[in-house]
Amino acid sequence: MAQSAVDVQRALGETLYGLVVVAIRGRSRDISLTSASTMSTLSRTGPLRLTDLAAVEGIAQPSMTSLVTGLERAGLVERRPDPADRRVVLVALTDAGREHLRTRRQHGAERLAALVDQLSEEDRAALAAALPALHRLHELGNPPTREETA
Amino acid sequence: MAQSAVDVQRALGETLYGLVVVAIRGRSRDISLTSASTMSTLSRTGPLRLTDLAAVEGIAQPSMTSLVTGLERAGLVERRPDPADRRVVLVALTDAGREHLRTRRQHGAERLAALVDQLSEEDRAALAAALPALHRLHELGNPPTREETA
DNA sequence: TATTGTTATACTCTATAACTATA
DNA sequence: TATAGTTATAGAGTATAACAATA
Repeated sequence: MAQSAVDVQRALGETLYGLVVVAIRGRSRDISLTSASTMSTLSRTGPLRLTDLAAVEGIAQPSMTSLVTGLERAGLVERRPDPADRRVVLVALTDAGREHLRTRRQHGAERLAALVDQLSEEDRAALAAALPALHRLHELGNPPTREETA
Repeated sequence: MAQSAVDVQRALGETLYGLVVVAIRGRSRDISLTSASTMSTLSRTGPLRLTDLAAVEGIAQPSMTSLVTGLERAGLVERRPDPADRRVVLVALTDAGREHLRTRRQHGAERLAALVDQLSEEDRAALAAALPALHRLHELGNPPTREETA
């Protein structure tokens, strides 16, 4: 029982890393992972400047320009002017984008759920018990965008 | 408390999906995710044919040729002939590859560990308890290579 | 003939540098 | 001058098709 916090963390890191690969391997290829993540961010935060979006997603500004152009062509996001600063482009999710995101999440969740379904009752219970902790872990790594950039 | 199994699985799927994105976003960029996964596979299974490796990693055979060429140039894997079939190339991890993998895993684990460290004692305990279940979940999605392909 | 791997070629995603418009 | 975004160009990673060597 005296498993150290460091051991737990190391093991968690390796296990989650493995799950990452599993999740990526089976993902749908309609749009890129970063595109999906970008839409997910917009869904959490509401419309964001292109520059902020690039920073949040960890890609260069020109890369975000092209990513947004692609999503815009697909009707999933839209560019809006910022009345307060005419240099700025605000990127917003469209209704179609929200719907797409919902469907995609559902598929991703279902794939993992299918795996969870193969676990023992006991394992499922342990995961259920850890769900709040996993959720908080996710929030820590994916903090809501702050408005101080304005 | 009467949360249904389906709800738990859905929530788990969504949370894990989110963690996946977090983990990918912060990853080191020295080699690609697939390269790292390939080395991880080799570390689990020992030397594999290029074709099998491509199948396990879910990429096309020519893609694996180029990936292996890159890893070989970096000294992380080596090509070996198969005495039993001269068409075959066996791909094996080098000592440098094993060391690289170890370091990379450590960094990945440390990043997540830093997040885990910010959780409450209670949350960490829940994660520790769920670790075996998470590990089995990983194994379900990432089954060891079978030898029936020979 | 079928299988294993490589080479040729093209597309997507991302990067950096140079540029335009606005503050 | 500095900032927001776009355009131009290049590199990595992957795909499919055509090829060479071996079974």
